[in-house]
Amino acid sequence: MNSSKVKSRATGRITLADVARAANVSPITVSRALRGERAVDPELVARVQAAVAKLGYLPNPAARALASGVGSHVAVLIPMLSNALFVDLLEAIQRTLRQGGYQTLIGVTHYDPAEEEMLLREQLLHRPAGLLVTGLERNDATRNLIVQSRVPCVHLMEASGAPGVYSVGFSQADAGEELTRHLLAKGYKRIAFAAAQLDPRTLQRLDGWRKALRTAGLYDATLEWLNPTPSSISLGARMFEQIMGQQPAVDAVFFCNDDLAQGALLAALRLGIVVPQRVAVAGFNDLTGSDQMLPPLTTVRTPRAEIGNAAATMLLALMRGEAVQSHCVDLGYEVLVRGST
Amino acid sequence: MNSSKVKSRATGRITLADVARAANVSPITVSRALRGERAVDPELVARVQAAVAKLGYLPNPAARALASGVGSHVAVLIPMLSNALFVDLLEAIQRTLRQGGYQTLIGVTHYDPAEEEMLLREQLLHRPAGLLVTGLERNDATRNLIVQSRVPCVHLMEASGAPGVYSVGFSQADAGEELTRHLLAKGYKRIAFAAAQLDPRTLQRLDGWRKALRTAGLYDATLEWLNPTPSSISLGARMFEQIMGQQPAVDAVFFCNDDLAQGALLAALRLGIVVPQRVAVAGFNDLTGSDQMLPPLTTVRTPRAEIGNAAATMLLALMRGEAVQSHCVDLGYEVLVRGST
DNA sequence: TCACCTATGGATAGCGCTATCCTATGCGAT
DNA sequence: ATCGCATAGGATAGCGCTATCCATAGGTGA
Repeated sequence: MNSSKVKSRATGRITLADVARAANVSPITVSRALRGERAVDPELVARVQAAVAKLGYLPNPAARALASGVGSHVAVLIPMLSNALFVDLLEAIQRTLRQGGYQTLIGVTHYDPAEEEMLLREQLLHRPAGLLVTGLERNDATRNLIVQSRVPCVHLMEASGAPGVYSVGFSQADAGEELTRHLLAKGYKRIAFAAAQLDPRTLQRLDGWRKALRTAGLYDATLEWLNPTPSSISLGARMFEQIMGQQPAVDAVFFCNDDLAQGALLAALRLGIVVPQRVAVAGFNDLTGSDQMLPPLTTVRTPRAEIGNAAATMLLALMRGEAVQSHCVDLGYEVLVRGST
Repeated sequence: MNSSKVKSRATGRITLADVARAANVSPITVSRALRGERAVDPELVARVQAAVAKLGYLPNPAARALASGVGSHVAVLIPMLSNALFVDLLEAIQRTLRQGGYQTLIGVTHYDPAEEEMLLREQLLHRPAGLLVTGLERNDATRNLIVQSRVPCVHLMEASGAPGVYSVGFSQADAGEELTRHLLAKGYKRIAFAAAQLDPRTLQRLDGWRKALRTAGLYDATLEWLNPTPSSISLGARMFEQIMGQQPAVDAVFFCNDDLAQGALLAALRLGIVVPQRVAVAGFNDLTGSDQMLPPLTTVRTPRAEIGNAAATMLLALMRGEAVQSHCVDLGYEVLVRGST
């Protein structure tokens, strides 16, 4: 026994070579059998699988990544974890990717294009097998990084027909327009739009609101209340107080996100402003709690979990090198009319 | 030019060998200079750094992981992403670890010990440099995995004096007890405890509530409302309705989490039950929106961001092989008395 | 029958780093 | 001088996998 004298860095874990020995085939055959790469005699595959099971072999991701040049994980870039919207998205993504054998690495951009670029550079170093990014708008450097990395990439939350771009989402502008049309149909004439953060998707909803109001001949620029600070319940309360204080003629407010609208409803209760009689309130995203508000909040249900699931499924296909039928999946939305309008 | 004929898998990226050539030293010296491993002549270090800057060298994490046996990432296991508590924790962890040069890999256990064990096995395959786990309670298999993996591990959200265990948090039981004492001091006599999910930390708060009530001679087992389903605003509303319907003598309810309490306050508004005159309501964690409720919610502020930051800082030290002064950091809490009590 | 192709197993040589051993040098103690 | 020992650079040999080339066997059409 001179094993203690041997110059060895072996980790003691079962390796692919151990499996090969047990199955009496070459290591490369084990590798191919396990990955389904090239054709391997079914009998050999069975022998390999038996050896794997017997030895409890588990592949070493680092070795795999080094040899093949791609990792076994997917990088996901989202703007913010504190918006429940993205949490739902992530849960679905993570579940689906995990079933496909991929880890999920999350990067939070805080809605900052420069931070997005930096995060992407960092992630690309780790050679992810795939990429999921939020939205279609980003700076040129980031866009180029994505293209040049040749890493399969699916865009979340918006649907774009652009060629070569994979996306899963829905039309934020249409959703904004349809919710506004609902308000118009209810007879509201002075419908304000209140938004925070002012990210691309919020601005698309703004466009939808504008289009609906212009079509109805009721557009007025002073009805736009745009605040670049992050969205929150308390900001919604403050914005509502401001709007009601400065524009008493407003008879409905469309908030770009439910947290703002929830804050507004709470502020209305505090101020004794009766919703929807005195003023109607609508939100967006149908976040948790919106159905419990007083009155329950009219909002737009957005298919977050479905988007996460579909995007991850599409990415899995791309990573396997398969062609996908549709580059652009539109999962729609649903206006939920509740008591606040 | 026969480069196209050469059997080469080179990726084209700058490698450590390129840097070594440019700096006119051996590769191992570059490796040591970059990692601060062993003493290297300052002049050589400078030359290496100049070459790194000139070539734009970025190390390959997979190669590093394969050669050294540990990755450049930390695995974090949390119970749930839909509880804002953990989002705050994560944000802080991720920020701190990133500055230390580590990636963060998130695993969501859904409060399920079996899922936690499976996730941990999976994560351990990737040889993380460190581990952050939520709470101290877990099944034996998981505990053994942690110990045997020899990966540095810090426990979040609870503070334990146990030897060999690193933890950053606060005493959930003390916090529960103190909030209950506040209610007692306000004169409430029949204080119910309403909890969902029933995870270990919730049960510790329950213990605190019990202790306070027993001390006051006011404990009554029928005041415990324990529901194992996940916590949510709507569940809080339902539980509140149940409690008020079945135990009209209750004059205060301590909810184990703010989302439940928020739902209760909304239900109270709906039912015309005046808070705090008819019944007081208190929550836990001071989640977003609690200060905006009607009335504002009395709750316990828990130092989530501070815990995440301190735990990540401690872990960074452990991963560097440094000794930490204190194995157990208690960051306390603060009872926030607002209008609901 | 022969050239030619496809299918399938294996040998070989890395992927880009770091652990480990070895060597050369300098310096104080004997 | 001689020895011991600490300091610092480098050669060597992997880490555990896969890309790439090669070899062999069997089938095909003229």
